[in-house]
Amino acid sequence: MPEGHTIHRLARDHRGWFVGETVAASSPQGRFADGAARLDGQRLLAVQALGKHLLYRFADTWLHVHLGLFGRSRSWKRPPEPRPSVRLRLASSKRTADLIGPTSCALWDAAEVATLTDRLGPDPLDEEDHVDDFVAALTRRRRAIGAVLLDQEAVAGLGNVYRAELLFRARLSPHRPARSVDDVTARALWADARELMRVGVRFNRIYGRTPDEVGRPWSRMRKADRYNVYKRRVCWRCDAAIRVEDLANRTVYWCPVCQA
DNA sequence: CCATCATGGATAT
DNA sequence: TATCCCTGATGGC
Repeated sequence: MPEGHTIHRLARDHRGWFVGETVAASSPQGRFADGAARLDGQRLLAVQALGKHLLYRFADTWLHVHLGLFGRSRSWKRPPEPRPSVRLRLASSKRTADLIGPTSCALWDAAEVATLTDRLGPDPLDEEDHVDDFVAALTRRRRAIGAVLLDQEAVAGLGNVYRAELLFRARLSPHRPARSVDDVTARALWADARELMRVGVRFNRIYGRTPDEVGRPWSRMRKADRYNVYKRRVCWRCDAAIRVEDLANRTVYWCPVCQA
């Protein structure tokens, strides 16, 4: 679930349900008991997504959340009893949301937030278009582009699925050195990431192919049609066997013919 | 019941 | 590059 689109969607939803509200906070699991106690009864001022990071701003502190690989958030109008694994339950008069299995759930001060902001690369889901920063980040790195796209200091918010799908769509081998990608291709890759990830936010789900390409509207696309290469065995375009390899500690999928 | 795996990332070596 | 952490779903006994 959690690539950047998930986090931005979560930010949007939680903004609507919790910002401006006095929230009840608790930690059924107990591991965030002190933090929850400090947030309990405070008014939430803002929610912001930065790449895969989520920041909740309160009057005198920030709540930082990172879902990592396993983390999830669920919410209800009328919540059930929390499961024992719930790290943090936030509730307003409108909604209750549970946070489960996050890599990070911590109270941060402004300096820690600034450190994060400085470290992260441009986020395709940022409303402002930072295409030049993206191109500069690629130009600066000699590592494989498949590794660079997962480096949050180069681009913030892409994960393993978007890496595979975007590279296929750009017809780039994941092994191409990042700085060998020409300017036109790099800009197109960035624009594609922005468009595709916005769709991801809209449907809360990753689409690697568009209605144009599949011949069905977004919501009626079959599961098997949603990806080009991620976890696929054969390339739909050329019938070649999809390569499955390790790159930057994650499994990358790519078509050796289409992405020569 | 247990092993394995997953859309992530920090840290050690 | 390897190891560890966090949780839940799945599939093989």
